[in-house]
Amino acid sequence: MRIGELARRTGVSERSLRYYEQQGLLVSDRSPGGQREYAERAVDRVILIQELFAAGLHSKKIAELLPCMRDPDGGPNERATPQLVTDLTAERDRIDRLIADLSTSRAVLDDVITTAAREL
Amino acid sequence: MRIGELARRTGVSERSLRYYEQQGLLVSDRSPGGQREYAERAVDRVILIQELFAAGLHSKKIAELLPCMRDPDGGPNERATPQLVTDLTAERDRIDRLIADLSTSRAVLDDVITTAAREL
DNA sequence: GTAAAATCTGACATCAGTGTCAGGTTCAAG
DNA sequence: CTTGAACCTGACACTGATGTCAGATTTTAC
Repeated sequence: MRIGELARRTGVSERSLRYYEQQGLLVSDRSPGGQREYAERAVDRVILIQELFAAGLHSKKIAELLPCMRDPDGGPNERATPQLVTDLTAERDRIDRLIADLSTSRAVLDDVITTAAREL
Repeated sequence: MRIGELARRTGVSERSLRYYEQQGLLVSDRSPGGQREYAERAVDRVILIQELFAAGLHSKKIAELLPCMRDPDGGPNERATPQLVTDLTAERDRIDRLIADLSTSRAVLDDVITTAAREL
């Protein structure tokens, strides 16, 4: 599929898809004329990238992480370096703390919302 | 307490504390010489502000939200406007989706970490 | 072949919280 | 009074993913 369809199917802008490629997060074949052609699995890949971005990882870290993921269809995957494992562990801990913070904030918001609803 | 102590006790930079005040999130008395003097409760307030920032709320929204919180010591609190309730509900939903995304990302990281550990 | 739609590259703008620096003032201790 | 630490305001820089625009090229439909 071409970039427009991938953008539509993932909800990610074409601009961002090109940026992902530039950062080494996403690969594409090129048509004879130079236009990007994506495999079907690019959809899941883009969604995953978005989730990792949402989790606060930077593109460089994602670029290191992706090749080390277990591939469901058994593609050749790289081995995570000790440094990467250290980094990812720190990220995981940060995410755990973030989830805790988010739960607190959610409760605060919920309380204000509920209180306001009660006062109607 | 003065700004240095508040910064130390909350882990938030003095720069940020002044910024919070400028955005109407934090109040302070001033010494005769013009230096900020904070009440004890400022500590909790700052921590809460940080959590709300971490949850992705912008300062303007936090400034509207804070006066509508239920005050544990029964201070006079404002009533949330219908518009604010709508906004906060959207934020709450966004936070819920974010937590779900974070859990996915956490699992991905954990898988890479665990796989790497198994391969040692 | 021609027109319209889609894509290309490259460049610049944006957001909002935070870092940092400069130059001046206030506070606390000797 | 003096000295050094703490604080003040104001200004500028940064980050990094994304928006947006311009001008050129490719693809698709008729």
